Amino acid sequence: MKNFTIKSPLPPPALERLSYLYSLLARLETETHPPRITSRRLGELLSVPGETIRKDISFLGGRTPVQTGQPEQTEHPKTSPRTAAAAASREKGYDPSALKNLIGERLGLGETRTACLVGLGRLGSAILGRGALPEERRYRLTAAFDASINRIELTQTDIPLFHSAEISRVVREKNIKLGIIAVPAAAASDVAKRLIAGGVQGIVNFAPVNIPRTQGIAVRNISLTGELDIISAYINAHLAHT
Amino acid sequence: MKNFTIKSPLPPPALERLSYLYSLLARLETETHPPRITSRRLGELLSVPGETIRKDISFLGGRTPVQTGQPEQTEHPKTSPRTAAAAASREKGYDPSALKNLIGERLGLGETRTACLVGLGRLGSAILGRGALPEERRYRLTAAFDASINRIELTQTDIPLFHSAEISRVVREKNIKLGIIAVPAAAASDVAKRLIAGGVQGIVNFAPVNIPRTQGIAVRNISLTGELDIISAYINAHLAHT
DNA sequence: TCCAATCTGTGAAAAATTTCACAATCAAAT
DNA sequence: ATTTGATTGTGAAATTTTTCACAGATTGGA
Repeated sequence: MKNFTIKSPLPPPALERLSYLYSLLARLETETHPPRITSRRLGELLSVPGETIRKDISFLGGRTPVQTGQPEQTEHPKTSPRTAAAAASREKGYDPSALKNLIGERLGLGETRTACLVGLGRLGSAILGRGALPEERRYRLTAAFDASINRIELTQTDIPLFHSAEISRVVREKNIKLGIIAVPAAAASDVAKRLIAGGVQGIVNFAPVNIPRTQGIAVRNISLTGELDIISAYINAHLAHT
Repeated sequence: MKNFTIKSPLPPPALERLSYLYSLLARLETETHPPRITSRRLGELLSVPGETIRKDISFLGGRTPVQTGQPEQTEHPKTSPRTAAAAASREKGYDPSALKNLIGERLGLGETRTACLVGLGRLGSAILGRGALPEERRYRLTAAFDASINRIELTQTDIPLFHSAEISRVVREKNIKLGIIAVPAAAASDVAKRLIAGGVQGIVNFAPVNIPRTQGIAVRNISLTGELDIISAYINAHLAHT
């Protein structure tokens, strides 16, 4: 008899909402405000109905690893027992810490990951200089790159800096799995190629060009103008969203 | 007999893809590369199948304003004539400029909009100092705010700067419709309230807190950590996405 | 001219996602 | 002890979104 965790495919929208929920809970955890929090309130904070939150949580498979060959449930198992996060105590709602841990475990957030940054312009510097919050420390920059030697020499930081020509080598050698692109539009595609050649598994791209996703590399394209466009379109359509 | 444009509700995912398509086309327009571009290639550039692109475009209602009381179509109008963007010439594929204009018109992108920026820290300064590209100029910053008088005095820019206490007043007086938040997490909610009080219709929030959308205000929440979380979750799930 | 290849536009089918609705559970008050 | 009011967890229904599949159109040869 094998021992496995239920792996429902976890719908992408649920995955994204749970990611947001994770950092929301991280914040809630510090504010000791309420001991527990209901699905409805979580939903309000995320602009989503409470039942969606509950459903998303249920995709996580609730109570930890499931054993096959366990004794069958009672006659009318219409409803399952509370999830670890909800049942940990005798109160209603979810315990922020427990829920955060459950999500972190299931979604593979949890341990600190290493990332690299490409581009030391204004935006790149802003990214480089952030990271006072504990939340931010879950992603540690272990290398940064720029195409300008000048800029590399002028930038003050503890993080090792390299020329962009070395992206692939350094990424491979340091086993970096995430890349952050903060270069001008014209350079972005080339940078992405180098990052992928080096073996990153995911890219966050802030350049105003779309990095298409290839070969199973996860990509998030973000641009201020793009976001403003979407908002303008929603306003124009008289729909409020996200 | 009235004269109106067909308004299908335009599904949110289509609206967002079309927004991206819009700026993609703006880029394509300058590169005179191919005279026309197929739905399939557009799809590749956006990591979406070609039929989705075509369907999205079809939501726009194709050929311009429709007159009621027009003579009925021929016997078998199974297929409609080409859209303006596709039919403008006798070739296949879409004309980037024509398609861009069609989308711009239907989505209300097109004219320049005014926006304001709150927060003159590293990220805020980066946003303030961008805007060399013509694309970026579609959104003009007409005011910026910070809670530190010191920083207001030190920041060099042509854009009028104000103290954060004045957000509501200035936004109202200048009739600013979009707000960009680049302040620390702790201040973000308060800033959002002021922006909304002043009458903005949409907010792009870069602080690592979720601004819930209220009263029909469109909101986009963006944070580096949040994006990295989503990517990590996708990697963890062995799914590549967006 | 006619054939082959390619591409758009779109109903209709399929798939994915959200919402509903309710049994089970719990806390608090009576 | 019971009742009342909230809340979770989740099948099932409803809705939304994507994909399919194909008619009609267009181009480029043979």
